[in-house]
Amino acid sequence: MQYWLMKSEPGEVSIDDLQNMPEQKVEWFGIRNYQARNFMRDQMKIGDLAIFWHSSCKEPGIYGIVEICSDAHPDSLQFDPNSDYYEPKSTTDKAVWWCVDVKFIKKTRYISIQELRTYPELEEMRVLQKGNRLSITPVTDKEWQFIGKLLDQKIKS
DNA sequence: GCCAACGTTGGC
DNA sequence: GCCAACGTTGGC
Repeated sequence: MQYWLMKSEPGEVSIDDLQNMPEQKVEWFGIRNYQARNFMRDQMKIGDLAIFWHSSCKEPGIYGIVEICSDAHPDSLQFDPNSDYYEPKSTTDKAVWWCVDVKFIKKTRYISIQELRTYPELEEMRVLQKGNRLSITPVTDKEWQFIGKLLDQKIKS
């Protein structure tokens, strides 16, 4: 069992959007970065849990928890010539881009990136590293447990 | 909207 | 296969 952090632009799919999807599931489409693809294709397992992060927005940070609910499969948008995510090199036999499906587990309180930076326990978290642009990163057991405790707190004083 | 830090592309 | 130029990400 492995933990992850997955960034989504709320303008594309927010935590509320996910909650309102049929079966509260969504294909994690549009990842066009090899490292992130490899995490989904090679390492993610059904049942893995992930932090749902809003990025490229006014208030970036943690908004919820989701679960990986499918094996890796080709990203469907790469075959659509009208999509921004179209990939001319992909064929149905040989897809370049792979992804998993993700299921809503719960909304959490918002934890801002500034708050996360205040905890020494999290100073090595991938998402907090300078220059990090990866939209999918592994989260260690320790980081996950610590964040779990933060989420149980009503409000941070 | 700026820009640092990456990632990708393509000429050589 | 090097590397300059260009493109993208995403916090600020």
